[in-house]
Amino acid sequence: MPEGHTIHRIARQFSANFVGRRASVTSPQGRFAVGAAELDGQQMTDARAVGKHLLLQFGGDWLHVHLGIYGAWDFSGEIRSDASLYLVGGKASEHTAAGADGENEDSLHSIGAPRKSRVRMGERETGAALTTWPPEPVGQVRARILTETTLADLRGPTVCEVIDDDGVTALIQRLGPDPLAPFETHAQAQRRFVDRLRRSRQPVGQLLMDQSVVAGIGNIYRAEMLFRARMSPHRPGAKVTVEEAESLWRDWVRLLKIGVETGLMLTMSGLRGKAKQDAIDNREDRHWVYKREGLPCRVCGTAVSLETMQQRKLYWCPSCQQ
DNA sequence: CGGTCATGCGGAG
DNA sequence: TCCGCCTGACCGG
Repeated sequence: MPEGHTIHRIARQFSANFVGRRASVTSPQGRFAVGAAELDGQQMTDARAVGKHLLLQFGGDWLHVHLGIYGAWDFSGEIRSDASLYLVGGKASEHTAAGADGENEDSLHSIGAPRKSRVRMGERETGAALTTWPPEPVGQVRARILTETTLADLRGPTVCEVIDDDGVTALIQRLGPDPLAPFETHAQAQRRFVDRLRRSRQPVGQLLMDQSVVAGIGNIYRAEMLFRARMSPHRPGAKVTVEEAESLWRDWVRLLKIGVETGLMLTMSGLRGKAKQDAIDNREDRHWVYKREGLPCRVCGTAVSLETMQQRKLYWCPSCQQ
């Protein structure tokens, strides 16, 4: 159940451990047998994330994967997965050191030499010692990508298909800006988001979840961003000022960066000491409003509201967010 | 151990 | 507007 930060982490895993290598591609489960055969034996030439979409290039073919609500990748073998892999920009944010061992606690702390390891990404990242190589598929493995030393198993995706360059172009075209996708300048991306948001009369809570407005935000980041902005999810996009919209964009850039670097959706930045550690250790201490319905708002004490918007749960503080 | 629910989408109708 | 996906965390008995 990943939001955009997870897909960027997965893309970085592929970049570090699969790109430039010839791969065997199969579908142990069988449902992707035809597509797998098209890719089998080719070299992986690129790996990138756009919003919640993963794109793995094999020459002129692209493997397009969307994890949906419970898809996940299992990585195993000689996987390099140290914190530096996830640095956005070159300089670690203040959150990296403290948060880097959150969900991927047993995955490889081997900063330096690669070692046998197993990393789960998507739901969470865990590790376990390997005994045989390659390991038997566990459960329904839709796609298996195997190099001489590394393995990635895909399970439960919503989308797993082979597309061509035109398909990639079409996909990118229907998606809103992603701060970490290099298809436009930062200024262009921000302008695209601001214009699209303010041109709509739909509620901003709905617009932030709309992947054609901004790619990568999901239900948790949506709720948390609106609280951080003290903005009601029901405010029409057209009633959001330019300054407010730009501020929302900048906040998303910041949260996404923290998410990629730490693997955690740390939305209460600025915490120190015990509160900060609690946010890293326990999900229930991690958010302002998400999954806190009925509990007192951390700022004003008003009970956090829960309602349904577009079939998704929306959490917000009716007092703080206007 | 069974039931519920979830960080989400595509497609049927 | 609802269903499928068919995993895995969590919770109550």
